[in-house]
Amino acid sequence: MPRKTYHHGDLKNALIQAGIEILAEEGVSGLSLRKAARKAGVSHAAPYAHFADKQNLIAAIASDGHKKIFEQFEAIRARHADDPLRQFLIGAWAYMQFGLESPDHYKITFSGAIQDEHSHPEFLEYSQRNMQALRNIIERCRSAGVLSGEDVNSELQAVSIWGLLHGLVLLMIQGQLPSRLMQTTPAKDMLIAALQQFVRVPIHKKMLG
Amino acid sequence: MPRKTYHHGDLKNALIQAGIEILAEEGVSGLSLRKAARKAGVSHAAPYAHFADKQNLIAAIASDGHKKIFEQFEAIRARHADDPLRQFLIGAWAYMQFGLESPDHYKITFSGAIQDEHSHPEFLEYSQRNMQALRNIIERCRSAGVLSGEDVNSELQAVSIWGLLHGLVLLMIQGQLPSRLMQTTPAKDMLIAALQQFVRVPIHKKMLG
DNA sequence: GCACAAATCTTGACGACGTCAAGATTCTAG
DNA sequence: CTAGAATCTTGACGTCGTCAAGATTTGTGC
Repeated sequence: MPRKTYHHGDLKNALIQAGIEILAEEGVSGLSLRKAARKAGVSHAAPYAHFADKQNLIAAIASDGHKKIFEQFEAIRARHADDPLRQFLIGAWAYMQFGLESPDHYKITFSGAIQDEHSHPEFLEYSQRNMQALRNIIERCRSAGVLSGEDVNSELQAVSIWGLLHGLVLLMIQGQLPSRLMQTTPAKDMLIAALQQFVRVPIHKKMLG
Repeated sequence: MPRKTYHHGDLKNALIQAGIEILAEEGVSGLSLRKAARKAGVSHAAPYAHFADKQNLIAAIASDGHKKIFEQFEAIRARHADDPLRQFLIGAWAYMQFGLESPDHYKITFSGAIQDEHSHPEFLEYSQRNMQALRNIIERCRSAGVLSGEDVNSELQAVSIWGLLHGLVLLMIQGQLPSRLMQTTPAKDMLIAALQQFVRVPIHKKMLG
């Protein structure tokens, strides 16, 4: 359906949305500027008015991923303001769910599709905001005395936890875990087993929301 | 330099090696069948005598990565046959070092460049062999009583540890950790902080070999 | 209200890529 | 020695990222 106006009106966002849809339909390798342009109903070179190159579209899509996670973190923080452990557990589960539900959007957001993060300040800012949110939660958990390993530097502990979450999500969405395990063990149980290593209190399934 | 014989002689391996070099020089996004062919001194379609498509070359390169890791695991197991904790710590460090020294070879091996692992049996076998090696080490560590979290299922613990290692390596080689942290903290220290969460005994730097 | 600059979009081109088909060359089994 | 298999080359096709030139629309200063 050709559009009526010569100008699209909101092409930049349309391209980002088209890109996200392509990721869901065809995965990271199926994402191309030309396909996003087609989906938005414009010619193949139109995106260059809004994105200097493909990397910049990817950075915008990745920033959107970070933003979605951050919004969840904020909502969780508000809903469980007085319970840092719940913030931690439910936040971790929300993070994992984003990966499981939108695997390729997750990959493009967190797994190095951006060559030089330093040249995409918007992405960098969103990324740091999430890192800071995680650190805050962990700091509060430590104060509450619910984390084990309190002898290690708290920033290093945050990195460890993020690494664990990130690695686990990637192994899952890429089908790299033994298939028998994937069929018998719900993701939530794997997450609990992993997080239990960092949490002094026993974690029940209900605690993940 | 054109070669003397019409037949290359060992093109399959030459393409794999060329691919690994390209990964080191230009990264994952610079890897192409045509470039590997050029590097091996053959025409652009010659690779198709040995690899059905690009995915199959990638799978071969990834298998090589798995093999390199596995050989290290075997050597470490032999050298510290009576000390499972050392096997675990030194093995983990070797794994991380492969990632740090050959980041793009690591990525292609462990980070989902292969679309459908099920259709590359060679890769699958190497991959499972490494997973099994990790499980064996962890099992022996548990028997020796040096791991914490012995209440969780041992396979889930193995997955957690692999996830932690994998995630940490990826965050490092993709520069996703806070830059201040990366400059001040050696990789070995980050690894120790992470592994300490799983190990009852205090880990000293020397224990990583 | 109008000329003109800026923003946006189209068309057309280029080289690189993955892949296939047809044919040339070499190896190997019988 | 010969026929077929394996290997390699050449040439083609469609897709892609990107750039340049030009068309269309929007916005701004007067």
